[in-house]
Amino acid sequence: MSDGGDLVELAKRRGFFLQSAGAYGGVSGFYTFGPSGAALKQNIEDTWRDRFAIQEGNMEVDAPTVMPEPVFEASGHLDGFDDMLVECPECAESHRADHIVEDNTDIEEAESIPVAEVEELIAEYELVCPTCGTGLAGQAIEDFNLMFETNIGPGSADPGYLRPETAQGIFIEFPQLAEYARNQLPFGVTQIGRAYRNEISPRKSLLRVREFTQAELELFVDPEEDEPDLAAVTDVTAPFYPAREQEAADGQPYEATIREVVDDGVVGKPWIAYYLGVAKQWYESIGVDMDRFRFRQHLSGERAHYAADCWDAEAEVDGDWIELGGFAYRSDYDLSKHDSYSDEEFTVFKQYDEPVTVERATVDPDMSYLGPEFGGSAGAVADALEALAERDPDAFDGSEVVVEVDGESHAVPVEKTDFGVEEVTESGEHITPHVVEPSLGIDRALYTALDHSYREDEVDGEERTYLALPQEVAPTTVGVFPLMDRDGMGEYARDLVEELRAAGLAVTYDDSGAIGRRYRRQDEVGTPFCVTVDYATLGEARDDEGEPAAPDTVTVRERDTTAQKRVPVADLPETLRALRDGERTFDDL
RNA sequence: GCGCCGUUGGUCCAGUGGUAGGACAUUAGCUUCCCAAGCUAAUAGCCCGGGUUCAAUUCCCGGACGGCGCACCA
Repeated sequence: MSDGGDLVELAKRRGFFLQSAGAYGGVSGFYTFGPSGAALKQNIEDTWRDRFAIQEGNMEVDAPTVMPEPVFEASGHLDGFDDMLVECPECAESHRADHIVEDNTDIEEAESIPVAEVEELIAEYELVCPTCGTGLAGQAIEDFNLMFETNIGPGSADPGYLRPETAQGIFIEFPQLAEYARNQLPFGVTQIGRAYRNEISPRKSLLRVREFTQAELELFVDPEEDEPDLAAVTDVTAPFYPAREQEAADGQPYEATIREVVDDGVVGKPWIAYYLGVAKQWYESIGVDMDRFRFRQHLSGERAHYAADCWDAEAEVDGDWIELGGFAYRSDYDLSKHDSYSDEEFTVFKQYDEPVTVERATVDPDMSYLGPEFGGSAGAVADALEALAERDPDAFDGSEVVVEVDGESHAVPVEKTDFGVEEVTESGEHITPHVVEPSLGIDRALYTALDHSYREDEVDGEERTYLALPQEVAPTTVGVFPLMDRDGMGEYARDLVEELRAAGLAVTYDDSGAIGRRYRRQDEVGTPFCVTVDYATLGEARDDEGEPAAPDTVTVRERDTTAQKRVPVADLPETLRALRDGERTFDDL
């Protein structure tokens, strides 16, 4: 509800976030969370942890932010995160060189072609600038990788990268994590942590930055057997914007329940639907306005090739729809990649209900024959025989079997292969789990919650700005004020602060200026409740002359309505705790 | 990375070739006491580098940072 500028101004003035290193001119794309922002962020992370890790029975890990190069060779970030930019000598526009090649030749996947060759291709095909038509031959291609590079240890022999996403830290430890899960699927692993992308052009304050916090869940499932229990979210409604609606001329997002989108196949993967339901509830709980929220399905062109289905959570901020998080069914892509690139196996052993007995063809080639016969190729021939036996046992029916090694055919007498068929009992098989990945940006969620909480109203003819943050995530839960710091009210209030803090509440004390001013200060940082110690509090406490003392009371004021109620001091810690945790409402007092 | 515009106390702005003023905020005192009241005082600023000039916050060039547009966003 803010116009962006107002929110950024409030955020800086009230300590939510500010650009880092301002004393040194500032640096683009890096922000420091001030006291209010750090508390808010922590609270948001805590609710995410509770919902996505604790309540789901998932495990949380905390991996390094720096990883060695091979990790990103396997993950594809080293190539895939690489942009080849070529600048037009005439109009100075930068373009993706690989895209220009793909668009104008039959070549596909130009991204994986070395830069020098792409430069040659541009010259060879006489490719031109898409903007102004000037020839690009001879222009140097700038290789720009979005990952921050560093060196591990002295020298440059061991390059490392700041992780561009937290997920790889989970994937690469899969073998051990599976062990922790007793090799039982499904199991989920979460991580909240920083990730880094050396963006070409950071924009829009917190929404596009170079260092940010992600909260990710990698759920490992057996694609053939595991299904989510949708019961908990089946009636959750959310706005859905499927690909077919986006592509239709008059397509619109529409409201539906999780059950509906699963039943009619709009969300193809039940696991994805389940976490869309969970996420919707979570976003709502941290203050995202559901009237400016939707789940948008990726169009086929924008989906990664391995993703069977992918949805984004989006929110409308300053008139633009921004991505808050992605929900991707990544199949076995990540684990298979690490399985083949690393020395370890990224599989789990799945036991059959009943052991099965199968006939398996085996060979045990006579190397004393293969060696002299095939020389250096002997080993490869033996491997080829083994592969062939598995693939096509019938090939061993004759007296000779032919295998190809490096394009050359080699004939081997079957009698030298010790070909045989034996019965083997198998109790299970190694399977590569599929990955369901809800991946959320904490900073964007925080910014959106702030933006959607921003309110302006009038109280007694005076303008007021406040943040209607949910009490569960507000940086401070309670402001405690003496009506004035005099006649013992200040001491009473300060004692009360200690008591409330001991009860686990986030409390701030303020005795500066008029009472109304203090209320407004707390309004601006979204403090949901303010407690004021007044003369009545003391008067009741001091009731003497033999009269039984009435219980001390204070006023509790609600942020959004500015309404006040008197509450006995003795009940105050428990009352405020119940209000914060949503067990009671202010109206119930 | 390109183009346009911008950068003055904590915040929002005004202004000037001779180093600056307001509002709000903050602090102290007086006063008031349940919704940004009043009075007095205090704290606090010209993004950085180079150039022109006797003198630059002001003009010029470059840079950093910000906003918008383009490109980019695995």
